[in-house]
Amino acid sequence: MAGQLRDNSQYMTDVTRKEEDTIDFEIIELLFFAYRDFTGDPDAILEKSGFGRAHHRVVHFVNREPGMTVADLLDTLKITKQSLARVLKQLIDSGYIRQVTGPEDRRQRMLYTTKEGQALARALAEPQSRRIADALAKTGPGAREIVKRFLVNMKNSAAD
Amino acid sequence: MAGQLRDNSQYMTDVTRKEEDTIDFEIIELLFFAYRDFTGDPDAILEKSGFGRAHHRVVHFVNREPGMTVADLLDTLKITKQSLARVLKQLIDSGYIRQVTGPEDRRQRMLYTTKEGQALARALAEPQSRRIADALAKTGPGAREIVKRFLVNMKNSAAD
DNA sequence: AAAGAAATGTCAGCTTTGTTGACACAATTC
DNA sequence: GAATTGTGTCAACAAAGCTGACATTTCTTT
Repeated sequence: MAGQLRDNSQYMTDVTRKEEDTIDFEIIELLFFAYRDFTGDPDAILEKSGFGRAHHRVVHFVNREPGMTVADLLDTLKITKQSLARVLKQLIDSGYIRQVTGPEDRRQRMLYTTKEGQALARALAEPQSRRIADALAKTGPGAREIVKRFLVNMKNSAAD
Repeated sequence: MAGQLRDNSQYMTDVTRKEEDTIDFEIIELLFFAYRDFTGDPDAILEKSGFGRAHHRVVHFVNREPGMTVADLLDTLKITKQSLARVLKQLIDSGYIRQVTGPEDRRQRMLYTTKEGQALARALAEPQSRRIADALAKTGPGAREIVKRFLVNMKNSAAD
């Protein structure tokens, strides 16, 4: 029962019972547990390479959108450039990401994964992808489309 | 287009295309964006009370399972007791959570939210719950059951 | 051409939230 | 009585976020 919640209905006060009617605690918690375990998947690999979850996100998105600029990345991750600079520099120095001066706008730095970066991104994504595939298979046919639409609806719309 | 990804198919190398076949990058990213924006909802309230997301999680789970012990909470959150001690102490000192010596095992500390704690937990959960309800409504009838099963399947099973 | 704005990099310092290791104390169990 | 368990606490450290300030290069606007 580690990491789960017990049935606690016998403890419920009237206030709690009323909240239960209007607030979707169940999905809120399931999201927490699902995401916690989902992000835990790549930890073993990250530890070996000496990187953290911040590095994971950077390698992932640069690998997914080759040629994206620093500004693009900041916008995707929603962190400050000082925060990004730290992990990005480490990834460049370690040879997982390289920068190319923008061909039109020479102020920009287009980001690309190296061969090593691609391998790392793939290795990190693999256990997560397997977890998703297993979960979708267990949930039943048609689950992927529903889940995908739900997740799209959960995130903020384009005009952030 | 802030925080989103462009169509980058024209940049794809053969390696990337092969990965696309076997790795579910799409759901991986949607989970990231959905969870990022979902956890951003309570930020305004947290800033006002001077608490962080760690406090949020503690108040939430204690409110959901009144009488849970410190060990239960550690098991749920999967953090160390030293890390928990910091935020728990602040929540107790601020009057949002109170401790009661265990009736059977007097070493245990049963945790309860105060009236203020319940109000805080509810206020924090409200925008998240609204986001979920809206997303489910847009996704269509029957979405809740599918999403719920998917999330249950995504988390690690009971024997962590 | 000069002035301004934009994209990026960097320095310095701070905060939150996680970690390890060590130790203390009271209460329970063997 | 000894060992174990549940909890608290001290100290130090690490990851990853933040703000503010300032420099450089390059583009855009006037």
